Amino acid sequence: MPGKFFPRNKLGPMPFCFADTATQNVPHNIVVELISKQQWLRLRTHLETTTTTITSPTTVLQQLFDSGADTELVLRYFDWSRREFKVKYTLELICRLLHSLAAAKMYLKIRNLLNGFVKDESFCSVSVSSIFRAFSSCGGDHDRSRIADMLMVAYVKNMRPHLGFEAFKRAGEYGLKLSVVSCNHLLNALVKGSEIVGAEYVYKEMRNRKIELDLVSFNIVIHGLCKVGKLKEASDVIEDMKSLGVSPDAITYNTLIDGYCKRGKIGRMYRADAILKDMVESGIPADEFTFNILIDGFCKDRNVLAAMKVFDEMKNQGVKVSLITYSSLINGLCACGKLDEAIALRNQMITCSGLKPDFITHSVIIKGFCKQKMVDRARELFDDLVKQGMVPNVVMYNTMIDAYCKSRRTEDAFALHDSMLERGMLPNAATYNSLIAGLCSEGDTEGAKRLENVSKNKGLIKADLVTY
DNA sequence: GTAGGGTTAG
Repeated sequence: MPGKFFPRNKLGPMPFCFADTATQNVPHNIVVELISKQQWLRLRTHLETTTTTITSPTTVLQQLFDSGADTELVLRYFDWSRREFKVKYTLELICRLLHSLAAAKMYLKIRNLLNGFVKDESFCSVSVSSIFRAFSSCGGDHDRSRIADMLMVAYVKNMRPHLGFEAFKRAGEYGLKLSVVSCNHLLNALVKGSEIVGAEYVYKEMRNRKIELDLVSFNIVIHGLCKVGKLKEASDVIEDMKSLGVSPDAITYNTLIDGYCKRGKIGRMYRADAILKDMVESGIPADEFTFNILIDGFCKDRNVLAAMKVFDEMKNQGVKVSLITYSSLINGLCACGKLDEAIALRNQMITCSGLKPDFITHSVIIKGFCKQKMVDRARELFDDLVKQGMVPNVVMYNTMIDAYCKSRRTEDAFALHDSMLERGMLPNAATYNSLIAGLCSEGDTEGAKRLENVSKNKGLIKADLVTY
Protein backbone atom coordinates (compact mmCIF):
# COMPACT_ATOMS: atom_id res chain seq x y z
CA MET A 1 0.00 0.00 0.00
CA PRO A 2 2.40 2.66 -1.13
CA GLY A 3 1.72 6.06 0.29
CA LYS A 4 -0.88 4.98 2.79
CA PHE A 5 -1.07 4.98 6.52
CA PHE A 6 -1.69 1.60 8.04
CA PRO A 7 -2.13 0.31 11.57
CA ARG A 8 0.81 -1.44 13.17
CA ASN A 9 -0.87 -3.23 16.01
CA LYS A 10 -4.23 -3.41 17.57
CA LEU A 11 -3.51 -2.98 21.23
CA GLY A 12 -3.87 0.04 23.48
CA PRO A 13 -4.08 3.49 21.99
CA MET A 14 -3.92 2.81 18.30
CA PRO A 15 -0.52 3.58 16.82
CA PHE A 16 0.18 3.81 13.13
CA CYS A 17 3.10 4.59 10.95
CA PHE A 18 3.95 6.15 7.65
CA ALA A 19 4.98 3.60 5.10
CA ASP A 20 6.89 3.77 1.88
CA THR A 21 8.79 6.87 2.88
CA ALA A 22 11.26 6.59 0.00
CA THR A 23 9.03 8.59 -2.29
CA GLN A 24 7.74 10.94 0.36
CA ASN A 25 8.84 13.84 2.47
CA VAL A 26 7.75 12.01 5.58
CA PRO A 27 10.36 10.68 7.99
CA HIS A 28 10.66 6.93 8.05
CA ASN A 29 8.71 4.79 10.48
CA ILE A 30 7.31 7.50 12.65
CA VAL A 31 4.88 6.07 15.11
CA VAL A 32 1.89 8.18 15.77
CA GLU A 33 -0.01 7.83 19.00
CA LEU A 34 -3.61 8.45 18.21
CA ILE A 35 -5.86 8.83 21.17
CA SER A 36 -8.36 6.20 20.25
CA LYS A 37 -9.03 3.50 17.76
CA GLN A 38 -12.12 5.38 16.66
CA GLN A 39 -10.05 8.45 15.86
CA TRP A 40 -7.73 6.38 13.77
CA LEU A 41 -10.49 4.68 11.87
CA ARG A 42 -12.00 8.03 11.04
CA LEU A 43 -8.72 9.46 9.82
CA ARG A 44 -8.05 6.39 7.70
CA THR A 45 -11.48 6.52 6.15
CA HIS A 46 -11.00 10.14 5.21
CA LEU A 47 -7.67 9.47 3.66
CA GLU A 48 -8.71 6.35 1.79
CA THR A 49 -11.64 8.03 0.18
CA THR A 50 -9.77 11.13 -0.84
CA THR A 51 -6.18 10.24 -1.65
CA THR A 52 -3.94 7.72 -3.20
CA THR A 53 -0.58 9.26 -2.39
CA ILE A 54 0.62 11.26 0.52
CA THR A 55 3.37 13.68 -0.27
CA SER A 56 3.84 15.73 2.83
CA PRO A 57 2.23 16.55 6.16
CA THR A 58 0.91 19.73 4.57
CA THR A 59 -0.87 17.76 1.89
CA VAL A 60 -2.38 15.51 4.52
CA LEU A 61 -3.68 18.54 6.40
CA GLN A 62 -5.18 19.95 3.22
CA GLN A 63 -6.77 16.64 2.41
CA LEU A 64 -8.24 16.41 5.88
CA PHE A 65 -9.80 19.82 5.42
CA ASP A 66 -11.07 19.03 1.95
CA SER A 67 -12.57 15.73 3.05
CA GLY A 68 -14.57 17.57 5.71
CA ALA A 69 -12.98 15.67 8.56
CA ASP A 70 -14.19 16.78 11.94
CA THR A 71 -12.33 19.65 13.52
CA GLU A 72 -11.23 17.69 16.56
CA LEU A 73 -9.46 15.21 14.31
CA VAL A 74 -7.85 17.89 12.17
CA LEU A 75 -6.55 19.61 15.29
CA ARG A 76 -5.08 16.36 16.59
CA TYR A 77 -3.32 15.78 13.33
CA PHE A 78 -2.14 19.38 13.26
CA ASP A 79 -0.67 19.23 16.78
CA TRP A 80 0.87 15.86 16.26
CA SER A 81 2.46 16.63 12.91
CA ARG A 82 3.92 19.87 14.21
CA ARG A 83 5.39 18.05 17.17
CA GLU A 84 6.74 15.10 15.22
CA PHE A 85 7.85 16.69 11.96
CA LYS A 86 8.44 20.22 13.18
CA VAL A 87 6.25 21.24 10.25
CA LYS A 88 5.70 24.93 9.78
CA TYR A 89 2.28 25.22 8.21
CA THR A 90 1.45 28.14 6.02
CA LEU A 91 -0.50 31.04 7.39
CA GLU A 92 -3.37 30.08 5.10
CA LEU A 93 -3.66 26.60 6.58
CA ILE A 94 -3.38 27.95 10.11
CA CYS A 95 -6.19 30.39 9.38
CA ARG A 96 -8.26 27.62 7.92
CA LEU A 97 -7.77 25.60 11.09
CA LEU A 98 -8.60 28.56 13.33
CA HIS A 99 -11.77 29.18 11.38
CA SER A 100 -12.94 25.62 11.64
CA LEU A 101 -12.22 25.74 15.36
CA ALA A 102 -14.22 28.95 15.63
CA ALA A 103 -17.08 27.43 13.63
CA ALA A 104 -17.05 24.53 16.08
CA LYS A 105 -16.97 27.04 18.95
CA MET A 106 -13.77 25.49 20.27
CA TYR A 107 -12.56 28.77 21.66
CA LEU A 108 -10.34 27.34 24.37
CA LYS A 109 -8.45 25.37 21.72
CA ILE A 110 -8.01 28.55 19.68
CA ARG A 111 -6.67 30.36 22.71
CA ASN A 112 -4.19 27.56 23.40
CA LEU A 113 -3.08 27.44 19.78
CA LEU A 114 -2.60 31.20 19.58
CA ASN A 115 -0.66 31.22 22.84
CA GLY A 116 1.61 28.57 21.41
CA PHE A 117 2.14 30.53 18.19
CA VAL A 118 2.88 33.78 19.97
CA LYS A 119 5.53 32.11 22.14
CA ASP A 120 7.29 31.21 18.91
CA GLU A 121 9.82 33.75 17.69
CA SER A 122 9.29 32.93 14.01
CA PHE A 123 5.55 33.48 14.32
CA CYS A 124 6.08 36.88 15.93
CA SER A 125 8.40 37.90 13.14
CA VAL A 126 5.47 37.59 10.75
CA SER A 127 3.88 41.00 10.48
CA VAL A 128 0.52 41.40 12.15
CA SER A 129 -0.86 42.93 8.97
CA SER A 130 -0.06 39.83 6.92
CA ILE A 131 -1.73 37.68 9.55
CA PHE A 132 -4.85 39.81 9.31
CA ARG A 133 -4.71 39.68 5.54
CA ALA A 134 -4.65 35.89 5.70
CA PHE A 135 -7.51 35.89 8.20
CA SER A 136 -9.71 38.07 6.09
CA SER A 137 -9.84 35.50 3.29
CA CYS A 138 -12.11 33.10 5.09
CA GLY A 139 -14.78 32.79 7.72
CA GLY A 140 -17.55 35.11 8.79
CA ASP A 141 -17.17 38.48 10.47
CA HIS A 142 -18.20 37.17 13.85
CA ASP A 143 -15.61 34.39 13.92
CA ARG A 144 -12.94 36.65 12.51
CA SER A 145 -13.62 39.14 15.29
CA ARG A 146 -13.32 36.48 17.95
CA ILE A 147 -10.09 35.16 16.52
CA ALA A 148 -8.61 38.66 16.22
CA ASP A 149 -9.68 39.29 19.80
CA MET A 150 -7.96 36.15 21.05
CA LEU A 151 -4.85 36.84 18.97
CA MET A 152 -4.55 40.30 20.50
CA VAL A 153 -4.83 38.89 24.01
CA ALA A 154 -2.32 36.17 23.16
CA TYR A 155 0.21 38.83 22.13
CA VAL A 156 -0.44 40.88 25.23
CA LYS A 157 -0.25 37.96 27.64
CA ASN A 158 2.96 36.74 26.12
CA MET A 159 4.88 39.96 26.61
CA ARG A 160 4.24 41.33 23.14
CA PRO A 161 2.15 44.41 23.90
CA HIS A 162 3.35 46.17 20.75
CA LEU A 163 2.08 43.37 18.57
CA GLY A 164 -1.14 43.42 20.59
CA PHE A 165 -1.41 47.13 19.87
CA GLU A 166 -0.78 46.44 16.21
CA ALA A 167 -3.52 43.79 16.23
CA PHE A 168 -5.86 46.30 17.85
CA LYS A 169 -5.25 48.76 15.00
CA ARG A 170 -5.62 46.13 12.27
CA ALA A 171 -8.86 44.86 13.81
CA GLY A 172 -10.16 48.40 13.42
CA GLU A 173 -9.11 48.54 9.78
CA TYR A 174 -10.88 45.30 9.04
CA GLY A 175 -13.96 46.39 10.97
CA LEU A 176 -13.59 43.57 13.47
CA LYS A 177 -15.23 44.04 16.82
CA LEU A 178 -13.08 43.44 19.88
CA SER A 179 -14.36 42.73 23.38
CA VAL A 180 -13.97 45.16 26.27
CA VAL A 181 -12.15 42.65 28.42
CA SER A 182 -9.56 42.01 25.71
CA CYS A 183 -9.07 45.71 25.15
CA ASN A 184 -8.65 46.08 28.89
CA HIS A 185 -5.85 43.54 28.79
CA LEU A 186 -4.16 45.63 26.13
CA LEU A 187 -4.78 48.90 27.97
CA ASN A 188 -3.31 47.47 31.12
CA ALA A 189 -0.24 46.14 29.36
CA LEU A 190 0.37 49.53 27.79
CA VAL A 191 -0.02 51.31 31.13
CA LYS A 192 2.28 48.84 32.89
CA GLY A 193 4.83 49.45 30.17
CA SER A 194 4.43 53.21 30.59
CA GLU A 195 3.11 53.52 27.04
CA ILE A 196 0.52 56.04 28.06
CA VAL A 197 0.21 57.66 24.65
CA GLY A 198 -0.69 54.25 23.24
CA ALA A 199 -3.16 53.64 26.06
CA GLU A 200 -4.85 56.99 25.41
CA TYR A 201 -5.09 56.09 21.74
CA VAL A 202 -6.73 52.75 22.55
CA TYR A 203 -9.11 54.48 24.96
CA LYS A 204 -10.21 57.04 22.34
CA GLU A 205 -10.40 54.42 19.64
CA MET A 206 -12.54 52.16 21.84
CA ARG A 207 -15.00 55.01 22.16
CA ASN A 208 -14.93 55.61 18.38
CA ARG A 209 -15.49 51.95 17.69
CA LYS A 210 -18.36 51.85 20.17
CA ILE A 211 -16.70 49.26 22.35
CA GLU A 212 -18.53 49.89 25.57
CA LEU A 213 -15.96 50.85 28.18
CA ASP A 214 -16.50 49.37 31.61
CA LEU A 215 -15.34 50.24 35.11
CA VAL A 216 -12.09 48.34 34.64
CA SER A 217 -11.28 50.19 31.40
CA PHE A 218 -11.74 53.53 33.09
CA ASN A 219 -9.71 52.51 36.12
CA ILE A 220 -6.82 51.43 33.93
CA VAL A 221 -6.90 54.65 31.91
CA ILE A 222 -7.03 56.74 35.08
CA HIS A 223 -4.06 54.81 36.40
CA GLY A 224 -2.14 55.47 33.21
CA LEU A 225 -2.84 59.18 33.28
CA CYS A 226 -1.87 59.39 36.96
CA LYS A 227 1.33 57.54 36.23
CA VAL A 228 2.52 60.34 33.97
CA GLY A 229 1.19 63.11 36.17
CA LYS A 230 -1.79 64.00 33.97
CA LEU A 231 -3.94 64.43 37.05
CA LYS A 232 -6.37 66.92 35.60
CA GLU A 233 -7.04 64.56 32.68
CA ALA A 234 -7.50 61.69 35.11
CA SER A 235 -10.10 63.69 37.03
CA ASP A 236 -11.82 64.49 33.73
CA VAL A 237 -12.05 60.80 32.94
CA ILE A 238 -13.95 60.32 36.20
CA GLU A 239 -16.47 62.91 35.02
CA ASP A 240 -16.64 61.19 31.61
CA MET A 241 -17.37 57.83 33.13
CA LYS A 242 -20.07 59.25 35.36
CA SER A 243 -21.75 60.84 32.35
CA LEU A 244 -21.59 57.50 30.56
CA GLY A 245 -23.35 55.86 33.48
CA VAL A 246 -20.35 54.04 34.96
CA SER A 247 -19.95 54.73 38.66
CA PRO A 248 -16.44 55.11 40.04
CA ASP A 249 -15.55 52.60 42.74
CA ALA A 250 -12.92 52.46 45.50
CA ILE A 251 -10.23 51.55 42.98
CA THR A 252 -11.05 54.59 40.85
CA TYR A 253 -10.77 56.97 43.78
CA ASN A 254 -7.74 55.27 45.28
CA THR A 255 -5.92 55.46 41.98
CA LEU A 256 -6.57 59.17 41.68
CA ILE A 257 -5.64 59.83 45.31
CA ASP A 258 -2.42 57.92 44.78
CA GLY A 259 -1.81 59.94 41.64
CA TYR A 260 -2.03 63.18 43.55
CA CYS A 261 0.11 61.84 46.40
CA LYS A 262 2.87 60.71 44.09
CA ARG A 263 2.72 63.10 41.15
CA GLY A 264 0.92 66.15 42.46
CA LYS A 265 2.62 69.51 42.77
CA ILE A 266 2.26 71.81 45.76
CA GLY A 267 -0.87 71.25 47.78
CA ARG A 268 -1.09 67.67 46.56
CA MET A 269 -2.04 66.26 49.94
CA TYR A 270 -4.77 68.86 50.20
CA ARG A 271 -6.07 67.68 46.81
CA ALA A 272 -5.79 64.05 47.89
CA ASP A 273 -7.84 64.86 50.96
CA ALA A 274 -10.48 66.59 48.85
CA ILE A 275 -10.82 63.51 46.64
CA LEU A 276 -11.16 61.39 49.75
CA LYS A 277 -14.07 63.60 50.82
CA ASP A 278 -15.70 63.16 47.38
CA MET A 279 -15.21 59.44 47.69
CA VAL A 280 -16.83 59.16 51.10
CA GLU A 281 -19.66 61.49 50.05
CA SER A 282 -20.34 59.22 47.08
CA GLY A 283 -20.94 56.44 49.55
CA ILE A 284 -17.63 54.69 49.06
CA PRO A 285 -15.82 54.27 52.37
CA ALA A 286 -12.04 54.50 52.53
CA ASP A 287 -10.53 51.00 52.49
CA GLU A 288 -7.16 49.49 53.32
CA PHE A 289 -5.68 50.82 50.10
CA THR A 290 -6.97 54.35 50.65
CA PHE A 291 -5.40 54.58 54.09
CA ASN A 292 -2.11 53.09 52.95
CA ILE A 293 -1.95 55.50 50.02
CA LEU A 294 -2.61 58.49 52.27
CA ILE A 295 -0.14 57.35 54.92
CA ASP A 296 2.57 56.90 52.33
CA GLY A 297 1.63 60.22 50.75
CA PHE A 298 1.95 62.14 53.99
CA CYS A 299 5.21 60.38 54.80
CA LYS A 300 6.69 61.31 51.43
CA ASP A 301 5.44 64.83 52.06
CA ARG A 302 7.58 64.69 55.22
CA ASN A 303 4.49 65.07 57.35
CA VAL A 304 4.76 62.01 59.59
CA LEU A 305 2.41 63.60 62.09
CA ALA A 306 -0.42 63.67 59.56
CA ALA A 307 0.48 60.12 58.52
CA MET A 308 0.20 59.00 62.14
CA LYS A 309 -3.22 60.64 62.41
CA VAL A 310 -4.39 58.72 59.36
CA PHE A 311 -2.94 55.58 60.94
CA ASP A 312 -4.98 56.17 64.09
CA GLU A 313 -8.10 56.82 62.05
CA MET A 314 -7.49 53.63 60.16
CA LYS A 315 -7.37 51.64 63.39
CA ASN A 316 -10.42 53.46 64.75
CA GLN A 317 -12.39 52.49 61.68
CA GLY A 318 -11.30 48.90 62.10
CA VAL A 319 -9.57 48.81 58.72
CA LYS A 320 -6.92 46.12 58.40
CA VAL A 321 -3.42 47.37 59.11
CA SER A 322 -0.74 45.53 57.17
CA LEU A 323 2.98 45.27 56.59
CA ILE A 324 2.54 47.90 53.90
CA THR A 325 1.00 50.32 56.37
CA TYR A 326 3.85 49.87 58.84
CA SER A 327 6.57 49.95 56.20
CA SER A 328 5.28 53.26 54.89
CA LEU A 329 5.25 54.76 58.36
CA ILE A 330 8.64 53.33 59.28
CA ASN A 331 10.00 54.71 56.03
CA GLY A 332 8.56 58.13 56.86
CA LEU A 333 10.13 58.10 60.30
CA CYS A 334 13.49 56.97 58.92
CA ALA A 335 13.44 59.66 56.26
CA CYS A 336 13.03 62.25 59.02
CA GLY A 337 15.89 60.73 60.96
CA LYS A 338 13.57 59.51 63.69
CA LEU A 339 15.25 56.14 63.96
CA ASP A 340 14.23 55.47 67.56
CA GLU A 341 10.60 55.95 66.70
CA ALA A 342 10.99 53.83 63.59
CA ILE A 343 12.44 50.96 65.64
CA ALA A 344 9.74 51.39 68.27
CA LEU A 345 7.08 51.17 65.59
CA ARG A 346 8.68 48.10 64.14
CA ASN A 347 8.60 46.46 67.58
CA GLN A 348 5.02 47.53 68.06
CA MET A 349 4.20 46.00 64.72
CA ILE A 350 5.67 42.67 65.76
CA THR A 351 4.10 42.54 69.22
CA CYS A 352 0.73 44.19 68.58
CA SER A 353 -0.09 43.08 65.07
CA GLY A 354 1.91 39.89 64.89
CA LEU A 355 3.45 41.03 61.61
CA LYS A 356 6.92 39.93 60.64
CA PRO A 357 9.25 42.52 59.06
CA ASP A 358 9.97 41.55 55.49
CA PHE A 359 12.70 42.50 53.07
CA ILE A 360 11.31 45.96 52.42
CA THR A 361 10.86 46.76 56.12
CA HIS A 362 14.47 45.79 56.68
CA SER A 363 15.70 47.77 53.66
CA VAL A 364 13.97 50.87 54.87
CA ILE A 365 15.50 50.72 58.34
CA ILE A 366 18.95 49.81 57.07
CA LYS A 367 18.81 52.77 54.74
CA GLY A 368 17.67 54.95 57.64
CA PHE A 369 20.59 53.93 59.81
CA CYS A 370 23.02 54.41 56.97
CA LYS A 371 21.70 57.89 56.34
CA GLN A 372 22.29 58.73 59.99
CA LYS A 373 25.83 57.35 59.70
CA MET A 374 24.88 54.64 62.21
CA VAL A 375 26.53 52.06 60.05
CA ASP A 376 27.03 49.46 62.81
CA ARG A 377 23.34 49.44 63.65
CA ALA A 378 22.63 49.11 59.94
CA ARG A 379 25.06 46.21 59.74
CA GLU A 380 23.38 44.44 62.66
CA LEU A 381 20.10 44.49 60.78
CA PHE A 382 21.82 43.49 57.57
CA ASP A 383 23.30 40.39 59.25
CA ASP A 384 19.99 39.72 60.93
CA LEU A 385 18.27 39.67 57.58
CA VAL A 386 20.78 37.20 56.20
CA LYS A 387 20.30 35.03 59.31
CA GLN A 388 16.59 34.98 58.59
CA GLY A 389 17.30 33.58 55.18
CA MET A 390 16.62 36.74 53.21
CA VAL A 391 19.13 37.57 50.50
CA PRO A 392 20.38 41.16 50.29
CA ASN A 393 20.14 42.58 46.81
CA VAL A 394 22.60 44.83 45.00
CA VAL A 395 20.87 47.98 46.18
CA MET A 396 21.13 46.93 49.80
CA TYR A 397 24.80 46.02 49.40
CA ASN A 398 25.45 49.37 47.79
CA THR A 399 23.68 51.20 50.60
CA MET A 400 25.92 49.49 53.17
CA ILE A 401 29.07 49.89 51.10
CA ASP A 402 28.40 53.57 50.58
CA ALA A 403 27.77 54.10 54.29
CA TYR A 404 31.06 52.38 55.15
CA CYS A 405 32.90 54.49 52.60
CA LYS A 406 31.40 57.71 53.92
CA SER A 407 32.44 56.65 57.44
CA ARG A 408 35.99 56.16 56.17
CA ARG A 409 35.72 52.42 56.67
CA THR A 410 36.81 51.37 53.24
CA GLU A 411 38.07 48.01 54.48
CA ASP A 412 34.62 47.04 55.71
CA ALA A 413 33.24 48.29 52.42
CA PHE A 414 35.58 46.08 50.42
CA ALA A 415 34.78 43.12 52.64
CA LEU A 416 31.12 43.56 51.69
CA HIS A 417 32.10 43.97 48.06
CA ASP A 418 33.83 40.59 48.29
CA SER A 419 30.88 38.91 49.98
CA MET A 420 28.71 40.30 47.24
CA LEU A 421 30.85 38.50 44.67
CA GLU A 422 30.78 35.32 46.75
CA ARG A 423 27.01 35.42 46.60
CA GLY A 424 27.21 35.68 42.85
CA MET A 425 25.97 39.25 42.83
CA LEU A 426 27.50 41.69 40.39
CA PRO A 427 28.74 45.08 41.65
CA ASN A 428 27.49 47.87 39.42
CA ALA A 429 28.45 51.49 38.72
CA ALA A 430 27.04 52.64 42.07
CA THR A 431 29.16 50.09 43.94
CA TYR A 432 32.33 51.25 42.24
CA ASN A 433 31.54 54.92 42.57
CA SER A 434 31.12 54.55 46.32
CA LEU A 435 34.32 52.56 46.65
CA ILE A 436 36.27 54.98 44.46
CA ALA A 437 35.02 57.93 46.49
CA GLY A 438 35.94 56.04 49.66
CA LEU A 439 39.49 55.43 48.48
CA CYS A 440 39.81 59.07 47.44
CA SER A 441 38.67 60.33 50.80
CA GLU A 442 41.34 58.17 52.41
CA GLY A 443 43.92 59.70 50.10
CA ASP A 444 44.48 56.50 48.12
CA THR A 445 44.42 58.13 44.71
CA GLU A 446 46.34 55.26 43.13
CA GLY A 447 43.84 52.70 44.40
CA ALA A 448 41.00 54.88 43.24
CA LYS A 449 42.48 55.14 39.73
CA ARG A 450 42.97 51.37 39.58
CA LEU A 451 39.40 50.75 40.62
CA GLU A 452 38.14 53.29 38.15
CA ASN A 453 39.87 51.34 35.41
CA VAL A 454 38.31 48.11 36.62
CA SER A 455 34.95 49.81 36.50
CA LYS A 456 35.61 51.33 33.09
CA ASN A 457 36.70 47.97 31.71
CA LYS A 458 33.37 46.58 32.77
CA GLY A 459 31.82 49.45 30.86
CA LEU A 460 30.21 50.77 34.01
CA ILE A 461 31.16 54.39 34.49
CA LYS A 462 29.25 57.06 32.69
CA ALA A 463 31.02 60.40 32.34
CA ASP A 464 28.54 62.31 34.45
CA LEU A 465 28.76 59.77 37.23
CA VAL A 466 32.45 60.01 37.99
CA THR A 467 32.62 61.08 41.56
CA TYR A 468 35.93 62.89 41.71
C1' DG B 1 -10.60 36.99 31.42
C1' DT B 2 -9.12 42.47 32.92
C1' DA B 3 -8.02 47.41 37.40
C1' DG B 4 -5.57 50.28 42.88
C1' DG B 5 -1.17 50.45 48.15
C1' DG B 6 5.17 49.99 51.04
C1' DT B 7 11.97 49.83 49.77
C1' DT B 8 16.00 51.57 44.71
C1' DA B 9 22.15 53.31 46.33
C1' DG B 10 26.23 57.38 44.03
